[in-house]
Amino acid sequence: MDKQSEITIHDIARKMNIAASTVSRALNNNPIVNQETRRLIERTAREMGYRPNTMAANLRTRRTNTIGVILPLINRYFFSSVISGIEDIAYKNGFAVTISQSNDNFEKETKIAQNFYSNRVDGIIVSLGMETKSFEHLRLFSEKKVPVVFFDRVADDVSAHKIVVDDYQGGYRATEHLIASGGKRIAHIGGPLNLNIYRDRRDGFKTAIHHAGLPVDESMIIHNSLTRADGTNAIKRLMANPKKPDAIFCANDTTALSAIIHLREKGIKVPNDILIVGFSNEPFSEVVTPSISTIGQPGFEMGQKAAELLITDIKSKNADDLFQKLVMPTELIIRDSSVR
Amino acid sequence: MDKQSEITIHDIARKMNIAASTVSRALNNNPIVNQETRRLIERTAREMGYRPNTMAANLRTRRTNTIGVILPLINRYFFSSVISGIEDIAYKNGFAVTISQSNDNFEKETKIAQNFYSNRVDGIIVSLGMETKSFEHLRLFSEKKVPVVFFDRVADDVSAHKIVVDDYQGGYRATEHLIASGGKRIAHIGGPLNLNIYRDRRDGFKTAIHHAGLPVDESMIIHNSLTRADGTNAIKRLMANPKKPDAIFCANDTTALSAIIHLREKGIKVPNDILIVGFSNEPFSEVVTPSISTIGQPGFEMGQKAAELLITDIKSKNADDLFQKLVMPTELIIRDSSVR
DNA sequence: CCAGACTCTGCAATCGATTGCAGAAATAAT
DNA sequence: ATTATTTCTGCAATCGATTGCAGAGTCTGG
Repeated sequence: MDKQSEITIHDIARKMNIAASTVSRALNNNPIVNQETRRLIERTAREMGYRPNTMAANLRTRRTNTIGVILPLINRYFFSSVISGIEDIAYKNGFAVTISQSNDNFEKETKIAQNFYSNRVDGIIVSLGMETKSFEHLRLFSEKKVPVVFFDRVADDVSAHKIVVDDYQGGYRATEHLIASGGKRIAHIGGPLNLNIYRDRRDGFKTAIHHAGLPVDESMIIHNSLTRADGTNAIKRLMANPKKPDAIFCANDTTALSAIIHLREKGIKVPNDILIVGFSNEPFSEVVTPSISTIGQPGFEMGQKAAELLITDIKSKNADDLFQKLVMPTELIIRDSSVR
Repeated sequence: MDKQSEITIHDIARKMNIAASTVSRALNNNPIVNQETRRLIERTAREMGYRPNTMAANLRTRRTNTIGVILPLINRYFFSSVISGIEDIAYKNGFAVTISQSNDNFEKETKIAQNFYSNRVDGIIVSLGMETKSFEHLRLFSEKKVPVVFFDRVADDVSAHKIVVDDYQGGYRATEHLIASGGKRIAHIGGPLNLNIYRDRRDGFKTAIHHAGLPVDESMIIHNSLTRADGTNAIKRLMANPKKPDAIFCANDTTALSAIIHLREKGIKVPNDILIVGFSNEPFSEVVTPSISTIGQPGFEMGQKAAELLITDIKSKNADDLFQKLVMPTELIIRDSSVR
């Protein structure tokens, strides 16, 4: 019951007095084996409690039917939506999905990549960590022609498919909206500039201010890691400025929340005294008081697109065709924090 | 560059005029090979861009150093905390973690289990889906002596390690607190009764009411799937009751939120008119207005414990020892929604 | 009745790494 | 100098499934 426990196609073959190859083909629904034979094999396999050993099959076929996903954190709503989108498409196409989170740690991201490669996943979908500035750990895949799709936090100088939202447009529209709501002196709490998404959001922000004929005050722009604590520090610094802001565009909802809570404690009213817009449409932003205006990103759809592109690449042999860059639209969601 | 791309220990061996077995041993830090030889092999391997093929190794060793995690949803704060705890311990012990979400769908849960088994994960950590009433799909593992650890939503009649929080105590203390805050007619929005956690929370609720000498009114107890929409329906039904409740114990924060939002729309004040306590301490419950009193669960620690138990079992051969049931304490977090 | 076409099944090599065992080489002991 | 011991290496089988190729068996048409 211990050596026995692993039942192989050979055991089935022996019991039925046929060849293992026939068993293998029958179990894979290869139409070349006789209907009758297959039915018999299937029944015997079931009776014997046969369970295929994917590793053996994968080793032989050099395919794992698995796609690896590397992302910073799974407990952000945006990211878990993307995962759901990926899984949706993957399962429909017979692929399994393995998820690992880097916690925005470069070393861990590297380890995960190596692990995925050693496990010979058929392709990977990646969103980079905040610390990531080099892409050696991913070059491995492109060298060996393993398809890679980036989403959201992408590496500009790596050639691969990319799925992004129009962060520039998002930043622009958020700021434009703040101006339309009466903002004159608008601050920005942004993320690390090595990540394109935060550069783009800031650029959209600056351009919108520029277009409105307002001055861009660099002392009103702060970049950090966008945690809850970072947000609190940032809002404190902004409010310590001799010329206080009357509106803030935050590069994520977490820092928007930090700002709201800090201002509430100080007795400063949002939106009456200060207007605020966040980014990402985290679930909490809808239920906070005041509810947070924000920029929505189609996470689920992005995941679907990423998986579709990846699977297409996996299936087509001549992979190094053209690389697509899909830019998905953002949505300005106006709630209470930005309208007087 | 295409056939070449897969470099094996045999390629290294050939190049160095030694045997593949020596290469294998060197790369695994087997002290039996000469220091000098090993250093040389390591260098050559690096130069040739060798990448181990885990599948081949796993096939041979019959171990994958991978643990599978099955849970309903990853975008609940509690679950993603558990995942982080699992990963923490797993990585420290050289295990990889594969996560799959069942979306509370029994069929998908079954597929995931089979997939994990076919991939020969070394052990699994499971929290059951809402629909799950049979455990055939998991019996596979116990039969083949693959360690299984349940957490949170556990199967009572499967013998395995279990990590749970004291849901009974949580329900009791939440209710006790509502009574202490002045609740006299206390309702309960609970989850599906096939899951032990929801039975326990309800039992704690009932007992607390009983101990306080209050009557238990079954029309004040509603069970559903605890989604946002379910919560809204439930609160509507409760408020349609001729004798309205003056306090509600919700089995999760999501339905507590539904209740708060619905009541706010109806102009009913929380906590002044109705007291509310939730369960799980989702991040949003702290930032909603009013902030939601709730029961905290030590998710990260539960994940750590689960991984520790699992890994111990994986490492020890004689697995069918005793099964532990770890009951972790809950924490009553008092916020605004339950104190007048 | 036979050549040719068609169906199905089996043989054996293969994927890439691991490991028990045997034996070569170097060293120590007698 | 010979034997015993220690230290490394190499041979070859193995893990479990897949698949190109060969060939057995059946069927069809002439």
